[in-house]
Amino acid sequence: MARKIEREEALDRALTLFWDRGYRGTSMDMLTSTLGVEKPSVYASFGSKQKLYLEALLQYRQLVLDIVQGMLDEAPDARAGLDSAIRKMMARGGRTERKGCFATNSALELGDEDPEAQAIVRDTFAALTTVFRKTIQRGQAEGTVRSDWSADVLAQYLVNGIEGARIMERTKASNRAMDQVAALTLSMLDLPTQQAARG
Amino acid sequence: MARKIEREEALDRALTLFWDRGYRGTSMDMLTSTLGVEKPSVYASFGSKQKLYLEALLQYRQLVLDIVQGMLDEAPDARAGLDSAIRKMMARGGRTERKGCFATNSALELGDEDPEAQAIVRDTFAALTTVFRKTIQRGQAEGTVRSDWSADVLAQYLVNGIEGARIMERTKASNRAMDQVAALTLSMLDLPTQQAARG
DNA sequence: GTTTAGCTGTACCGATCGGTATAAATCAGA
DNA sequence: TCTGATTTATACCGATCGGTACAGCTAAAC
Repeated sequence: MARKIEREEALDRALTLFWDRGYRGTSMDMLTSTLGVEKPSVYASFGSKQKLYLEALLQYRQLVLDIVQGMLDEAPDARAGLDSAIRKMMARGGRTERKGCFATNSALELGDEDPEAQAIVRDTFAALTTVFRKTIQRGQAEGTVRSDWSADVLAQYLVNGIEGARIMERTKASNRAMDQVAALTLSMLDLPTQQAARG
Repeated sequence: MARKIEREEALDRALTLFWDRGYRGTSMDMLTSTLGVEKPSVYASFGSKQKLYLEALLQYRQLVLDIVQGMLDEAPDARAGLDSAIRKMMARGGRTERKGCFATNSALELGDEDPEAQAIVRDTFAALTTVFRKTIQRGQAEGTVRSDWSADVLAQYLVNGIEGARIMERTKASNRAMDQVAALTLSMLDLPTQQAARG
């Protein structure tokens, strides 16, 4: 556990475990057997179960932001990037088949009981919203995204839809239905060629 | 604890506690002090902590369906009913200021570990979707809801948006932003007076 | 007043929780 | 090969978990 590479590996495994089973649902015994090291080493490296959890949460934040940013960057234009990013996150749940969104799970399980965790979660959502907002602004400048709603609200709307989809994913909603919901959500970005007045 | 009225009262208080703190976050000691009775009485009335939780989950299911059905019924037409129901659920979180959606919390906390709870959650979402679907079908017949997407998909989309909003509620998203997201979500039902072709 | 049936509350059960003291083992340097 | 320092693993800590045995109290029956 001394070398840094092993620490990274252990952190990644801890993230997977916390992601699947939650904070309270993951015991130190599970962690040690999954990490392949004994408890004293874990405590020497991470300090406590809670600190390990917070580190995993930060790791997740970075992971999600990197993935989304990557999908947005490699698309030919802003709108195509939004399409692929949203479709992937809503219909497939990120890139792996893990359970829901770790930040969401954390927010729901710990609530107000762990202010540090809640701060990281809130920051994760804020950063995600910011990434989308900037891309939406590009799309609005390109003319591929509607401009009659602010990029702020549209970005919040997208994050809202993603988080809802992550919930439905855990309740085993059908994939076909979720694909269509994703398409519907994305169509919200369409230009209002001639839209009825909204109340 | 013998009379039925006391059982109902205790069940309601248990629901509140589980709702706030989750299954694992609620100990039997908390339950007994909140319910005002001692442990043997709780076990005599409900059997176990898990059974009490399942009963609370069923109670919640009934509560939500009654509230939504009520809002839909007392509106002048289908579209107005959908507007008020969605707006209330997305912007205010039901009727009280409790934390998130109990069914969602349950799905995320317990996951696959409690099949019975998961079945109730899935059934709750299915019932909610059905209520919306029927109302959307009425709206489509009335001509107040778009008909180029199936009522099935639109209903699933609404539930998706509601659940997302319940998450954002727990991460302390701003109320103004959530109001606008709700308005945006509702505008999805608008008639496509002249909509651009969707890919 | 005495007895008896039923309920309430206390006190306790084994298991498991997160965390740590301590002993065994490993390995570098000479 | 011997020594000494650091990492490893075992064994244990008090606290708390869900659940229950049992004693003590209440109250109706006679």
